[in-house]
Amino acid sequence: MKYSKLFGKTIKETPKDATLVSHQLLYRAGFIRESVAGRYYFLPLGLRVHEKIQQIIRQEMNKAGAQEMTTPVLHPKHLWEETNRTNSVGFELMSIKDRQEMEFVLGGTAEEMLVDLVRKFQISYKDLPFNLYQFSTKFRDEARARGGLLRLREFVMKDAYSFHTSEEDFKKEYESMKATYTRIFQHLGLKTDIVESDNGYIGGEYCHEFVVESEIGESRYLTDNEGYSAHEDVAVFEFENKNLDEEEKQMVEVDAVRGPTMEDGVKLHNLPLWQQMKDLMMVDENGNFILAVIRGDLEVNEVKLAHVAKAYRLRHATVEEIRELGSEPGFISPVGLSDRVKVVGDLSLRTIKNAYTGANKKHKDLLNVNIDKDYKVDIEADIALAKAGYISKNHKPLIAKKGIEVGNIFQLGFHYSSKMTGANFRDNDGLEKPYYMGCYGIGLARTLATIVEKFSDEKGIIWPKAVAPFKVHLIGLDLEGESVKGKAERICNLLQAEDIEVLFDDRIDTSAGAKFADSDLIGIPCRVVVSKKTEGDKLEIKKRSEKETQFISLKELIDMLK
RNA sequence: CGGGGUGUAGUUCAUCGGUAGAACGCCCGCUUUGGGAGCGGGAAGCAGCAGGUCCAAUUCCUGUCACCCCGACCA
Repeated sequence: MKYSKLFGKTIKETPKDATLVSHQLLYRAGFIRESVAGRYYFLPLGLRVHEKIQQIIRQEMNKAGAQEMTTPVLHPKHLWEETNRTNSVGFELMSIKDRQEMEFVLGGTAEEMLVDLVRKFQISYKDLPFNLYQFSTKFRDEARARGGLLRLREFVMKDAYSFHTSEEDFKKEYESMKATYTRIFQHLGLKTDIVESDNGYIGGEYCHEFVVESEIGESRYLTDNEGYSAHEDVAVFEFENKNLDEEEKQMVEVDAVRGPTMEDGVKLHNLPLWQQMKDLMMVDENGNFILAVIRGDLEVNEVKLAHVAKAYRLRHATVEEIRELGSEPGFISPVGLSDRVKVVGDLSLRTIKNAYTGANKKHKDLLNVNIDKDYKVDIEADIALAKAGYISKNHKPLIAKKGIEVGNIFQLGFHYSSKMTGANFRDNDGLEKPYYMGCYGIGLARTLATIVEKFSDEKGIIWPKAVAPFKVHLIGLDLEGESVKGKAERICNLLQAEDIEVLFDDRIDTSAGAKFADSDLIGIPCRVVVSKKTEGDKLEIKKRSEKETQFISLKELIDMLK
């Protein structure tokens, strides 16, 4: 490819709206342009990288036995109604009607479509398992697009869906996909942490994000560097027992003229924070009250809380609602609370005795409160928020990290197959049974941006070889003379004849400095210069990632690149 | 959806009540070619949009839209 004819030019200045390095460099180097927020053009250079990433994913998915196919972009809305997801998917669906008023949603993920496809066939246990995948543009009307390619409203995703006779069989595929993803990201030059994450309605241990550690990432997770990594939403930790050797004392109500905060309680009673009970009144989407109770030195993880309370969305109760329940903000307690409130107690409540808390009355507290004896919880579960420094199950301190989620693997179980009629296979006992499912996604544009976030310097991008738009950036200098020009063109042709992708900077009226600067910005791994200085069969080469240049022959160059 | 910010040439920014300017980029010419070359010439703008105030609005006011950042949200 001749650079003089390549569509998309480099620019010197950084667009003011681009705050992330990946956005700035991809824009300046001529890989992408914005259409509107969250929707981007991929220019020829950008598309080349995007396709390399796609091809690496495709090869590894195929090696793992998955089969590629495609799905219509417009999904019949009734399929989403069948699983009751029109309102429950996290991202906003976009919808459209055809001339006959048939309603469609623009695909944001494709579980329903794949189940609908598979149920068109008479599936037997002999057909299972299989894993179907596609590359397709996903539409998600995100509340807020962000950071160039980091969070888009329209992006190509590799999404795979596996179908199984049983959970055991699914687990094998899950492990296979985990290994496949690890290989994919390795090929792409990315080091990923495999992070346990939240899979909403299903729970269980089969849901992981592949996260590339980065300050600009949106995924917060904790790791102990000993094999345990988990998203903040689901991370568990060990808490020590506090005063379990104390005798349980008689509960008493005392005057407590204090402010509403935990610290006010600590000061007034001169007791440790951990001995206090923290009470958080929440309301679910149906108006049901849920009281979360936890040891005072810990915080409630609202994602865990929503799961155990089987709530879709929780909000904090208002002052008025709390008073209506016969309690008082700042003095809430599970002791003698209205039956209308479902009490969720954290496991940490078992690590303290003789706790203190409010008395559901203004300026009254209770001392020596003990679980089971003085109050009962409706649900006892882990609802604690893990933080850096807490101790992991491997007895190591947790470290908090941020990263970019480039892929994820999910257990779907029977969630879709049980909701959608006819989503069954015929088992060897003759009975129809729902299939057990998993799904596996990778966002290509986000992965591309992540690579740039990880591989760049002050001059520009430094593409890993596997995804570079071209293998060689051939720069011709002194091209007005026929001999140098001829040599450069010959080298270009010879490299291309060897199936080596070459970007040939053939511009005659551009200074050497400008060409070098463009080359550094675009980031092709190997730069080759042909000029008056490169006499005989020697070529001047320099790797983008290194400082030194060397003179070698064309044959040596080809050997090096192969 | 809440908070903050920005909209002026392709880009980065000036001008700030009197009707628009620079640099970079682009085009033409000449000179140049090893780290973003020089000189000369040129094209390029409904100042986001709509209202209002004013003799006069890019400038002040109101609304609206778009974009960016923080948060909420995020299979």
